[in-house]
Amino acid sequence: MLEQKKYQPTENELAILQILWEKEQATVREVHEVLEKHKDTGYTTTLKTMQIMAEKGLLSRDTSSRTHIYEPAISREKAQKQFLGKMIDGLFRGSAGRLVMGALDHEKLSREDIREIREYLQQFEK
Amino acid sequence: MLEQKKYQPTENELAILQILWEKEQATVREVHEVLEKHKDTGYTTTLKTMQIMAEKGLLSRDTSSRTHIYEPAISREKAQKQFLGKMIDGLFRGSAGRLVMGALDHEKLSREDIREIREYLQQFEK
DNA sequence: TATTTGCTACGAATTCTTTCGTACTCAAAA
DNA sequence: TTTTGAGTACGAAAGAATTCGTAGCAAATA
Repeated sequence: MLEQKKYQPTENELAILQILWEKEQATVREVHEVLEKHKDTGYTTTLKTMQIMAEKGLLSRDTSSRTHIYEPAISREKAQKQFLGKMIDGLFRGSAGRLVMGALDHEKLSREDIREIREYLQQFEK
Repeated sequence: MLEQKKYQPTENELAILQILWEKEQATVREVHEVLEKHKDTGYTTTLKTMQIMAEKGLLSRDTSSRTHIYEPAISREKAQKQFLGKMIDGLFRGSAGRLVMGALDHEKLSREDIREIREYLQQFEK
């Protein structure tokens, strides 16, 4: 079973993955159009980045037609898990609980979130 | 009020901050000794990295004696907050709740953690 | 005093990411 | 058929992070 080198997406790459997770699949042009709303960057920059991401195995692409179609090669869930693991190890001294509580304190947590979380916690009740 | 350029610590820098948060303060030698247990790296590499971190404002140092003493210039809490914010924006589509639930699913979450979290949640009860 | 030891400083090489100019190709429009 | 438009490929430059060799300095030791 071929184990492939694990590449952590960089900040920029994450932004691109973001868009592709949303759209499921897209052309460079489509990705770029979303991207440039927030960031002043050239088309070929986006293109090159996506090509490199494909090399790294972060994206896969269909090159059968002239306009290549890209899609994410790693799931959002997997990326989330990687980042969570890294944060837990690195920043929260190995305690996922501390991370959760840190997140609970986070300003961006709404009342609605809290309700959902409490509900979600039910499933861990013995 | 002087606002200072915000530097996100890199992976390596985080490892060093890690050690300094733990020890409160330390010399390069001390940091390096911890570091090299997990990573094969030279002393001057650690030194240089810490010097650069001091330039960036991630560490502060006392150079009054021959052996410089370093300490973190940003709190663990602040670093945590930055990373959480970034993850929430970037990976969890703006929902802190989703992050929490992602973390709840995380393998590294113990039964003990769950209990603590539930307790912690109390404080958000209306 | 002379030597060794343990620091810091500095510069250069390397690697990774990001950026973009330019060339090339194909297909549709003129 | 010729031109133009929309793609991809590629190479190179610029930046940032990482690494380490070497020099220089001061203090402890022989």
